[in-house]
Amino acid sequence: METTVPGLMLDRETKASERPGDHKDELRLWLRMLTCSTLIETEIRNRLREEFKTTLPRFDLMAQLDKSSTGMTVGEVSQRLMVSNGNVTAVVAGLLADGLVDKRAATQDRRVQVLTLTAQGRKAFKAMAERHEGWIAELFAGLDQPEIAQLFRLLGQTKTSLHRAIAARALEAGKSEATRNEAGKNQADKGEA
Amino acid sequence: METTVPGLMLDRETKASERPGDHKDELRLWLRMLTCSTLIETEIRNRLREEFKTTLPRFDLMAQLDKSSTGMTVGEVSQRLMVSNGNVTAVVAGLLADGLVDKRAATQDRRVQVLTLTAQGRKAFKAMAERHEGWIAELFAGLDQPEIAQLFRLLGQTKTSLHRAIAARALEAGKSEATRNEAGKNQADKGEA
DNA sequence: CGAAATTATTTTAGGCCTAAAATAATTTAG
DNA sequence: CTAAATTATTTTAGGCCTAAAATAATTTCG
Repeated sequence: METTVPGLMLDRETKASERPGDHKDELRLWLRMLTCSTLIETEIRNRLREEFKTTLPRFDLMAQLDKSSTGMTVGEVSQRLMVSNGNVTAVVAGLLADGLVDKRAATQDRRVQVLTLTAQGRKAFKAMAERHEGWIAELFAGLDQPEIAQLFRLLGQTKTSLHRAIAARALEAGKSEATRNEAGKNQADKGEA
Repeated sequence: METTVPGLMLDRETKASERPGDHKDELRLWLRMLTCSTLIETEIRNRLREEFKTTLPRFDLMAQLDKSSTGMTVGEVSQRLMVSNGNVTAVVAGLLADGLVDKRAATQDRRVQVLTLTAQGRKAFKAMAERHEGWIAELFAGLDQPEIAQLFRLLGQTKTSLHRAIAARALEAGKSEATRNEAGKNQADKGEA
């Protein structure tokens, strides 16, 4: 993509992001994004624990189920949450024990386990979701509406860039079909299309 | 903080981000940011494992030590990485076993453990860091320089907003000094000021 | 049909991570 | 000086998470 021509250094100085071996800007960008994500995630985790005695993985899982009236399979949930099937199995076990989720084999295909929120689960989630939405708004209160829109747009482009780079990597390096299938499994996202 | 006055609904409509109960934009923004972070983190994790047989927590810890010529204490590392002391202890144990890190009690204050990279650790980190920087650049290749700069700026504002909201929360709810000290411990960031 | 391949989930082994309690060393106050 | 408080780290108990192997059900195909 970048054809590095040493003789054109002065020209290249104008394109900061394409200096031969220097990608510090991207690295700083990534570290800053990671800092933001971590701060938000830690704060939400703390508040869920303090106010609702629950955890973020449980909340995220319930959020997925809440959006589906007909229930979701273990595999669908694991794709949406970008976690492994085994992890969904484990988190669901806790929610089952607490009576928040129901699990039953699908009638047509008994390999498939269909997960739904129980009435209790729906009620509990509704209360948490309301608070959660408020917390997020609070955390982003320092940004005005145009800034939020702009940030949303730029992160959209980032997402596109990431998917392309990750797909390219999966093709290159001559991965076997089996390996490629495995690697491609968890590429969905947490809540958006 | 927001005194919601039902009678002023029409007025409030002009400030899109402050509509009484609607903070969907912020929520969508957060979910998109989380998706980006997760995609990057998962990809970096996979590449570190495939190419260097190591993990992201180990890489992050070594990155901190590499930036310090005189070594860092367990507490300093845990603050920078935003993880608990106990976690640093555990990750360091693995690095010690592999001969990548050295740990010794400070001479003046024997409570303090000073961590440094060994020669082997520095060499191993150098090789990984070079690749890592390239991976990040690759992942952000779909953004041009102005977009990167703009995104960096907006995330800076986000960080400021987060710190303010988190600090406000810590004050409110009349936390005891002990609790506040605990909560305030891990508020640094991974690599930037 | 029935064996082989595929698909969905669970289990296993092991690393990461936290909060809280425990340990150990230093500092502070009386 | 010395007991109490503070500080730095480690340990403990338990949840999250993954990759890989195992299990179980379905589909494909000869």
